[in-house]
Amino acid sequence: MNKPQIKALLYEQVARISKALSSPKRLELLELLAQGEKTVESLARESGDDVKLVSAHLKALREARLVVARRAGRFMVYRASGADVGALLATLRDVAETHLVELRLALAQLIDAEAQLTGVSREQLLEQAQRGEVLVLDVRPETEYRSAHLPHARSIPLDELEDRLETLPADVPIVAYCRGPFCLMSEQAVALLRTRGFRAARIEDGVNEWLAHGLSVERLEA
Amino acid sequence: MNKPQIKALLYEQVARISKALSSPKRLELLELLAQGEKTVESLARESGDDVKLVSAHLKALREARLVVARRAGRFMVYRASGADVGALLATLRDVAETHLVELRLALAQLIDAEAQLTGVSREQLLEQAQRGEVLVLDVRPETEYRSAHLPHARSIPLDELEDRLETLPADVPIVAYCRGPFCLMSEQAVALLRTRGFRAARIEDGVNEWLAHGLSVERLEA
DNA sequence: CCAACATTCCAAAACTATTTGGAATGCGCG
DNA sequence: CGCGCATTCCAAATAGTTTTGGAATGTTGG
Repeated sequence: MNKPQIKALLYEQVARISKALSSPKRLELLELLAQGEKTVESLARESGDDVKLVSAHLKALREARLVVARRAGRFMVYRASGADVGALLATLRDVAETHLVELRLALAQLIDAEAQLTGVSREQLLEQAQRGEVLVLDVRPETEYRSAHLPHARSIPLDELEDRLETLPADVPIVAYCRGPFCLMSEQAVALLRTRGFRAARIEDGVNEWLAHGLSVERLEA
Repeated sequence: MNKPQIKALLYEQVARISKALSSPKRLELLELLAQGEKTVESLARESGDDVKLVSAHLKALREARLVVARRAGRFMVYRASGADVGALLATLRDVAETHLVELRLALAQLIDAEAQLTGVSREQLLEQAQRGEVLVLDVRPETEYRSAHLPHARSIPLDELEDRLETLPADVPIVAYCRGPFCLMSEQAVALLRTRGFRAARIEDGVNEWLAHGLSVERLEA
């Protein structure tokens, strides 16, 4: 057994993972899957890509063991193969944000700094939510909420928000979140809430960022 | 500004990082750089690759901002662009080890389970080292030790170990470490120490694994 | 069993990455 | 200055990835 061969072997296995993560499309798909399980068709719809293409990318993710698939009737249901996958995604994004100016600039342009909740740590937010001093609002589709959500969060999917405004308290500040820093649903939710006179802000975190920082989340399903 | 374009832009930036990590050679180089700064020539020597090839890979890493270079006379000195890079590497390897059976098998074949220290947590090891109940031994080249090492660790590079055996205590168990789980220097050190009658075991951790788990390390240089 | 459907397989075209050889650059020392 | 050295640039050969169209597979419900 000579050394160069061994080394190449080990690093090749690790590279299987990073290769799988090296395409923007696969990162997007994996981020969706990190929110909960999905069918190929729903992933295609949400990512805006052709089903065949999505299927090909899912195959690559499957071969790297980052996702697993199961059959449910005529559908294939995919999910991330563990919580560590979401955490890896979050770590990767953090490194990208730290070192790539381009990414920071693009994000800054995109996200209204005004809408961003500032000066409150995750732990502080958790306490305030527990005491009812803020309302933590999950604006993702309800299935994703059921799969996992921040502690004390209430679910109102973005497309139902307008119809359900009267169920929100006028006197408690609202903190909206969605899938993570690149997801703009919470941004839109805050915009809507503010025009209707609510005090609202968004946080960048989603469930996976929360988990990556060692905090726990709530689940409604096994 | 329409959404599909924006998304592609953001994920493309993140993919720049994972693309840079998607080649076994670059992973190896980055792991070496995560131990401390190195010249192109020393990286080529340690990785066993051609200088031109190493230079090309370093360019890719530089473009992803994972490493930075500075000129020192006729040499270019490269280093990882932050501690988060080493932590990302450790996270990536953890995910690979968790999900890829091939990697676990290759590692198990390679590493004598006997030599592995078991049942002791990082924190316990730290306490025992502080009280002098074990000797933590860093067998990497001395420059890497000076750049960063585990708390209370003593430096004896692998190729000097045989000559310096008499400086080691016969009655205190020795725990050797090197660059991380894929580095076999500590394995060889343990083999040598055991044939000479010392009680010795290795740990998989290196400096970056230590940091990735939120523990601190010691440094001798700015 | 057949029709409808979700998904995957296969092959071709377009594109991108890796490796190598040879030439060029940039620095320091005599 | 100019020689030697470390490194990078350039270009060509090779190998791999992404995307698309069309055909095949497997499953449910009639």
